[in-house]
Amino acid sequence: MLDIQLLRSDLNAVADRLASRGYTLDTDAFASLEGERKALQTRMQELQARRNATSKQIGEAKRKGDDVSAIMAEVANLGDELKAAEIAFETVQARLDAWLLTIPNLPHESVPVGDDEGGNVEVRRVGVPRSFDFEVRDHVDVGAPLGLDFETGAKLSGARFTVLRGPIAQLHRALAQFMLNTHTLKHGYTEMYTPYIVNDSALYGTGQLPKFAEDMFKVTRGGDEGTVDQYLISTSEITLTNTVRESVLKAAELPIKLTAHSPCFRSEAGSYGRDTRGMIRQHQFDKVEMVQVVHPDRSFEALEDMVGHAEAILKALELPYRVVTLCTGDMGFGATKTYDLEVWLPAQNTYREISSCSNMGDFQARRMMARFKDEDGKNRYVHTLNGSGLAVGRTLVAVLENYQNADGSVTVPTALRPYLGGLEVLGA
RNA sequence: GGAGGUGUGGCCGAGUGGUUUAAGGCACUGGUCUUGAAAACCAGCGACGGUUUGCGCCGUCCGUGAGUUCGAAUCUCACCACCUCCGCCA
Repeated sequence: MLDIQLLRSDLNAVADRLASRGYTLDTDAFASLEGERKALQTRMQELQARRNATSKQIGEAKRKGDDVSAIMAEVANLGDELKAAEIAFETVQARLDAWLLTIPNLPHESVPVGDDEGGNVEVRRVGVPRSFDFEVRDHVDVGAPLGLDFETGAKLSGARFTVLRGPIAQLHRALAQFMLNTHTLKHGYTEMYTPYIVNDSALYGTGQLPKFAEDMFKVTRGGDEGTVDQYLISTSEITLTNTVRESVLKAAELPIKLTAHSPCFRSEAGSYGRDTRGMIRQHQFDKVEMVQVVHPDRSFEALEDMVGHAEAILKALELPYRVVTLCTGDMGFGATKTYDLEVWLPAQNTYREISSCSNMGDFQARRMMARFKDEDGKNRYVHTLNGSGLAVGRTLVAVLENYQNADGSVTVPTALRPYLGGLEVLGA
């Protein structure tokens, strides 16, 4: 959520910055809504002040035993008038709030301007794609004999669900454990275990709602519908970030660095034709997530750190990748700046997203009322960051494709062997 | 699932319709005193919004939301969370 003060004081500048990410701010609508709000709020508060003063008079008069019928008559209509004024104000305020929740964040000045992914800027490449002396197979063909089972997944749950069996399930689990261990032991994150079902208020906090409901899975209780809407998490960013919702942290508590391994559920509405083969795009996938809650002066440093933490996993697994700065037009809703990590997939002969690290600035903090007490004792919004470290399913895909052998076996990356009892090769 | 109970500022806690403008205490901050510290004493000390160049002024907030009333922390209803006991359960 943007600071409404910024819209009031500098509407055109905000509109220009939003235009760079392809969002058209309706400045006329804001000006008229805001004008209404101001008038209605002033009127409501005046009536409230009158009611308070009059009620006080009545109380005093009654205590003295005076006749209060004159005053009572004077305020006979005040109640109705006030009620009407309150409703009018609340209606406009609700419209203003609802509208504010749909406005994306302002891009940071260091973000390249562009319309779509074509405008993204490569920052660096790390590792050299391996050359194969046999015909490269994709992860579906490599994985099938090792226990990658799409048919059973489809039988159980439909398209975009997958069953992992035996060695490939173990490899998947080893990847997640390796990631968690790295982030907790080497990068200073606190390991968390959090709910997979959340109330809608958490989703407003991190920005999935109100705009992206169609990407979520909504759940209902058996028997009766709950009073609040609940959803399966699409990322543990939601739960990790919302741990600081509605709190005032001490400056000394910052930065807070959290990590969790969780399943993620995405409906993938609107992407029916894309990545239908394999486990690149699933309704359910595992991810190890990193979240940082930091002092506002240090969030861009923290973003660089976090990208390094995600890169450390790819480096340790010796997977070739590149780092890309997303341009204004390709960034997510709440981000001020985003780096994507793209891993080399030899069968696709291209780099594919495996991590996305974003500095959300105070965008989520303002929605969540997540603050800290600064050096002067004032409450200020924290900044929040999140990044995948990494998407486990896609990492599995990358390992299968990059480590495949001519005989159909897959070499286990050295870093993972301790998690698999020293196993060096899958299959063979 | 059944029965009972509880929700008040950072914390404890008083408050059952009207000077509550939320008592009192703890914690915290500043000051006096002291060689220094502690103690004691004095003072300050919530959040959010509106308005104002500023001092300030106004409004809202006692788990959440509705309602009754000229007036609600206090009365009514619903919901949420927590606690105790019973049942069930991985």
